[in-house]
Amino acid sequence: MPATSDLKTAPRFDRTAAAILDAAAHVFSEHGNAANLADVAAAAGVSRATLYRYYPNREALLKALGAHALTELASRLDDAGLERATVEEAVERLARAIVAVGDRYAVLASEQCTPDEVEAERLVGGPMRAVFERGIASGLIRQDLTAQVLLELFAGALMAAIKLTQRHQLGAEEASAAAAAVFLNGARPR
Amino acid sequence: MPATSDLKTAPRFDRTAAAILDAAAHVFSEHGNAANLADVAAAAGVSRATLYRYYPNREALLKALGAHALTELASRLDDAGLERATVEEAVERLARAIVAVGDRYAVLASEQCTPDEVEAERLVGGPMRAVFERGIASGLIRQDLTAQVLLELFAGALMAAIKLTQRHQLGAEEASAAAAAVFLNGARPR
DNA sequence: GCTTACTGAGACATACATGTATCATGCCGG
DNA sequence: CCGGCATGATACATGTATGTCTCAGTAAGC
Repeated sequence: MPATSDLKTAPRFDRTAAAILDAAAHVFSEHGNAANLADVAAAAGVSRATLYRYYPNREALLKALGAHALTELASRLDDAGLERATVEEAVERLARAIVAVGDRYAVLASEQCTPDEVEAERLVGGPMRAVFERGIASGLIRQDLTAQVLLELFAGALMAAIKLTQRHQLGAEEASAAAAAVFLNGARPR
Repeated sequence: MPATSDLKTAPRFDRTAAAILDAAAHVFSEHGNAANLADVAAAAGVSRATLYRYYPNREALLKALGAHALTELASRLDDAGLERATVEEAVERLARAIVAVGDRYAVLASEQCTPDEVEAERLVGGPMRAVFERGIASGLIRQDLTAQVLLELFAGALMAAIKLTQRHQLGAEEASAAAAAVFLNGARPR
């Protein structure tokens, strides 16, 4: 078996697989989970048959998409150095990272098609919760609400920010800044 | 044609129609837009054929559901007397009303199946925007963000609050209070 | 009791997305 | 230049949801 037949390591494989994933992110974020794979294949510029050669079924595609999004988000969060920043700064970095990624992968959040619940919790939920818990412990964040509830409300604001960027009503930078600012300080003037 | 044949005004019609709408709200909020009408019919305690007699197709059912939700929400907002309350109080009443209704009709918000975009804007968007604009004009709400952006962020927090109630992690009252409190004052302690 | 009309059960046609299989084509490396 | 291999086009089988239709049962009203 020559090396060129090793599809999964050939550079062309990566290119096509990435194109399909990219198209999937685009199409799914537009039509939601109701999008059909024919549209994804068309958007990727490949035939439907080829799509199935790379991802044997819908679930595999969604899983790969989720894994890709999770990897990218985890990488950004890792780079963000959350634990070395102040809580305020960490919240702003969280907002930037999540809006930047979510802009393309919003489907995964709105649906419950998390690739790996445990992995997502470890890579994303953990660091986020850590920031909130640090803020609560230091008295910088209100103590009348649990970290979990605060996290959910923050996530909701971030989802709204992502929607604003998808509708081109705000840039990613402005949207994430707005969400972080309102979440931290509220709607009242400082 | 005797009066009893006038299906659309018979009391039984209303009862069955309401039961179907109620079941639809329940099933759709659980399975999202992917729910099938057979499940809705079963949940309503009627046969699939009967469901189609009342709502000739899926779109009609969704439209009726949206209209019902919109009517209920508009009624609550009307009762809330938003324009006579302070901005803070108005925001809290908005949160209560929307969480109470959205608890059952969250599908409509997450999907884009608004029954009548214009009507929804007039009955809900208008009053909400009015509250934010009043707050901005009176200096009670920050001026660095437009009323539209604030509205979206608030809506995002409310969606998160609705999810919390649906997962029974918080009661409707607590969830709406939390969303309103964080939105008004932010995550920092007062 | 009888008529009327609503209902449930089920068959049925249809549309569509999914997933599989086949075959000819065309490109790329050797 | 040639052989292999990925691709595209296409047909196919399948499952599922939608919407329609018919018919018998049944409950309510006269």
